[in-house]
Amino acid sequence: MKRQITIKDIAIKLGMSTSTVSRALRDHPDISPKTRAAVKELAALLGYRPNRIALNLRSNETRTLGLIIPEIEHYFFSAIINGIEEIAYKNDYSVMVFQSNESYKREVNNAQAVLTNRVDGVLVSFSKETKDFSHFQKLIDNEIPVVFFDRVTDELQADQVVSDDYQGAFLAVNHLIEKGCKRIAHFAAPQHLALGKGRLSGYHDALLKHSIPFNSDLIFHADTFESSRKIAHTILKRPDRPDGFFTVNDMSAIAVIKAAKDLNLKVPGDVHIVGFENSRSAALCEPELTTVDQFGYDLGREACQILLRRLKEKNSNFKPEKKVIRTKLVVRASA
Amino acid sequence: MKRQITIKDIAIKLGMSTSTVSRALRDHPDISPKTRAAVKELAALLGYRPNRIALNLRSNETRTLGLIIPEIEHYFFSAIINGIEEIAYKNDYSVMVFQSNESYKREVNNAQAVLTNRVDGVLVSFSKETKDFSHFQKLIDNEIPVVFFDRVTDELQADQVVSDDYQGAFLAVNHLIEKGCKRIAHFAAPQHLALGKGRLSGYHDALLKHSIPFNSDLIFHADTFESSRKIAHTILKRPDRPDGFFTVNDMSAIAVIKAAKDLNLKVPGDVHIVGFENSRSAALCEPELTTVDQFGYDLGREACQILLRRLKEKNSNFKPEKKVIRTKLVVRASA
DNA sequence: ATTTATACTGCAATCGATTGAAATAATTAA
DNA sequence: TTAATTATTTCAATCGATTGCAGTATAAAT
Repeated sequence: MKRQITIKDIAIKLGMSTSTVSRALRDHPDISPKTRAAVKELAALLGYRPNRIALNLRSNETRTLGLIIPEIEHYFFSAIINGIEEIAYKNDYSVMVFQSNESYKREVNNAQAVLTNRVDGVLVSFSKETKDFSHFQKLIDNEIPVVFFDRVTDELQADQVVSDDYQGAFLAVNHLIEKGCKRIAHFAAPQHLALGKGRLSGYHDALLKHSIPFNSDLIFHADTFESSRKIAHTILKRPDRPDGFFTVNDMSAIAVIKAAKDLNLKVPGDVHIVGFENSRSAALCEPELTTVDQFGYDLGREACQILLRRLKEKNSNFKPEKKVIRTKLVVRASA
Repeated sequence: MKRQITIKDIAIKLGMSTSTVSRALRDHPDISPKTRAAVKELAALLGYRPNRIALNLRSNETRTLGLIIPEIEHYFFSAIINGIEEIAYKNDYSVMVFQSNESYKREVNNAQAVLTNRVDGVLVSFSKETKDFSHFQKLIDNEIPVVFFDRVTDELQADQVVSDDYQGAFLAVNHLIEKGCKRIAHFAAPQHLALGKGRLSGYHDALLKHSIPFNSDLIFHADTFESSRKIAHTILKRPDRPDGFFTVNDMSAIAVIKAAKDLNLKVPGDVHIVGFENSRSAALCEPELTTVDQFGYDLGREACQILLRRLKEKNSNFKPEKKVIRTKLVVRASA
């Protein structure tokens, strides 16, 4: 392993001390222009690059952010990572990515890893399994700023960045009603997630506004393609099948479209469907999906900006901030 | 900022030296069982965690891998990241992600960042703009192992992991021919990318096998949704329109499907289409897309495994390795 | 009682860079 | 010419952990 050029190498070659070299490189006023020039020239010649690790040790900073996320392959999350990386890049931070694969156990390991790696701050969207947050509390106890996004909790003193779940759901269901739907099913996320509750509540209130009674028989737990397709298949066969679907994400919505087609039901003739996310696939499926845009990229940017702000302030009177990202109904063909 | 517990804290509290504490913690035989137990107990009590940065400095290792990738949002790349993270996680490595956004300039910065962060090894898929590789050569000069994947070059002495582009393309075009296509268009990637060349060449040879003359008028540069849709629109209106399409990725293929539908052409009745990637969207569009599975997840795993192997060996007689990941034709409805 | 092992533990250097304080060199004033 | 300033540079400690070597204490052997 070839050794990297160090400040010491330069010092020896120039017959001076390491302190002088260090100061010359960072333009300290005490150093004479002649010395400064000589040092810089040799440094450039040798391709000297300061050893970040040594700097990290001294400053107790790494200029690195940790990112703990359920699964990278999901479009929404990859859009968020994109936004986060963008802001980090512009501010000369690096991002370490850890995926929990929706596993609580692995997430605990991730939190551990983030600690050992001594990142300056952490961005988290926790797994569906997570109901205990002590692994994140440990981060906070170590005074590492944590920002939660999308999957958030009020149990911890930490910033949150979320989509406007209530409003998005309200828009979606309102749209379905205006399209004439009377029996609207909701494919919901687990209710221990705030986003699950928020979207259900938006669904509920949109019905209320139009004086449609809320019927809990129309609420299903289905947030994956497979589970949604299966459930949709079942309930679309019933005589009292729903005429509208509002699903918690686009994959579920597209699964419903598939199920409807399997049963020779017309979308949007017989069944109207609205998703949530506005993933790439929403514009590719047939019919194209009406969905609520969550602006994942912007959400990622915002979360990262809040985290960087926290890193800067360092003051103790900490007041958690909750940022809600607007949503927008994107009307396409499915409803 | 609360200070982390250090070995020194434990040493002082126990009235012993830091060396003893250090040795006790790592079960050095010189330390008496009594001392060892006392140290470990207090360490656990205080929640001591070794400072990775100090360790890094001493060992000149970071147990961190750098990943430079064009765009995270692209399904294929996110699948690869997934695979990479999986292997890294299992081997107790962390992954720093940098995206080039298909920009050469940014990629040069990324290479710089990877160097300053002193990662132990780097995984790279370079941007479409990149024709000069000196920024990667600099990594190699610094004896940082580099593994290229998907977008690779022979100009550098580095390992490569790629899809079997030739074979995948051959399978795809062969399939189109067997479905009766006579005029098969190819939407190709830039030809300075090896994958662009490989797929074109597979296309070419499949035609050859069936004695269909190669016609360069049927080759188009189109590797994004937008450009593909536009070009497909134009050529599908011609009287001598192609009856088959083989595109360099799924987005292009789906764009062709959309264009065909816009013109009231039946897929696969009038136009047969085969993509390359097997993204999530391929199974969601209508008709579902026949495509070549690139096994991005496996590709990522393989790339990471090769890199970790390199990190272990450290020997100097370096022979670049080229790993080709099999592909598989996934036949669905579009062809 | 003295020598000789053996069992523990501590000292100090190291990794690479920074920085307050001390030292030296250069310049100016008296 | 000498003292007082000012300009430059070096010394040494620091960040947290590891480790070769030296040192001390205890026990066993002579």
